[in-house]
Amino acid sequence: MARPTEFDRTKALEAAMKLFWVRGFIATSLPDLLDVMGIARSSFYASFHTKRDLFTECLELFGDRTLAMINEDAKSLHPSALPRAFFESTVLNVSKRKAKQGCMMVNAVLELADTDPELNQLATQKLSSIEQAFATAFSLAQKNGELDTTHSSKELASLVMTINLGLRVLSRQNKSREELESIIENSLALLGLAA
Amino acid sequence: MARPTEFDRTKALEAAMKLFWVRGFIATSLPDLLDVMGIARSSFYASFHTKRDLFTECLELFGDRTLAMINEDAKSLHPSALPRAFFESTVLNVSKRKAKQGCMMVNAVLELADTDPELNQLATQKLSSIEQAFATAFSLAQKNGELDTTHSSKELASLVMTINLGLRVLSRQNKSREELESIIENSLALLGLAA
DNA sequence: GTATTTCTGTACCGTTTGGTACAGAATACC
DNA sequence: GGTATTCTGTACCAAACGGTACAGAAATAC
Repeated sequence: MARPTEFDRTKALEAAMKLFWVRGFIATSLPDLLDVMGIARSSFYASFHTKRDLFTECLELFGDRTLAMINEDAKSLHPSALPRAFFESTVLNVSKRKAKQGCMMVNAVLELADTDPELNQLATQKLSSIEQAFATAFSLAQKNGELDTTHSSKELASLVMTINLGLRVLSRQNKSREELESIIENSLALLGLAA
Repeated sequence: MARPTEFDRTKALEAAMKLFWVRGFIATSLPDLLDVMGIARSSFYASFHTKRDLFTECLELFGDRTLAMINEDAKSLHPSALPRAFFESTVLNVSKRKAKQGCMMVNAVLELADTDPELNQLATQKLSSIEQAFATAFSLAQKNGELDTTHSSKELASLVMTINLGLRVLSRQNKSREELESIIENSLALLGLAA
């Protein structure tokens, strides 16, 4: 045992995630990261290895956290209410600044599709797990006769995910809350998932 | 008069657009551009000024071309068939490599939301003009009683655009043609725009 | 053929990039 | 208190970045 680490690794990771989230992988420089993380260069490499490794860790954190949110909602809400709850807590009920950040996974998919297939795949996989969570909930509700079976649970989930992706792009343009809300309402109505 | 320019400006611009399209703004370096454009550094700056200016020009070219495609389709197709035609020619009936590129405007919106508000706005504006083209077509059809009026033409257009944005994100993940096709079919059916 | 003009190729610029080396500070063990 | 260990801060690295300067090549005008 010797000199203990002075910074809080979790806090530093969180700060890095926020910056990557808003600015993307390439556009975020190491000095930028060190600044928001509040640590020195050598501490950075000792704890997080490389910029890319850190990004991976941030992406996983973001994905896991998003999935956890849905799973938490699923405990108390009816499956058919899950999409609306998700849209509300990720798109509607957030500050304008935060809304503009969009979804880190979606941002990563687009940014890294051509330059880093591995990170692209990681983001894709995390998004899939979210879609899967919706599908599972829908499937359960359909078995219980609580949800219309016109569309299969998989189809329904993939439509919800498509809308979600679209909304995340709209968020990164300066679309107003009203416009997003209208799209959400209309989409859910069409999908038979309105309140 | 003196020595004439050796390269074809339009061809060079096109080549640059293709590279920006697939790789994004920041990740595309000047040497990369010079390489695909087939011109030297000084010729580049003489003709295109800066990397950012070139990107602007490419973005406008891409947007105008996309809009022209819709307007062309609008001449021969029923308004309600426009979205399907658009999805087919941009997402479905293209090579796998091209599909993975997504839409340059969508890519630009996401990549530059935080780092370059001006370019973000340009891409946003180009996307809006496309949405507007859909809205105009829908509005006309509704006036002629050829299209259901449950949703206003604006609402319909914004839903189509949301689906489009979602599809473009899905394209940049390695989603299969079948999966995209299924989403398109289901979406159009829900919107009352099926064939 | 000569002068003039405009293009092209390359060397060069300062800055920034991600990553490393290493000296020195701080703590735990004994 | 001495020693071992692990942290932090900074100087440094080569490479790549976007952009500029300038010499020389090429074509027209006369």
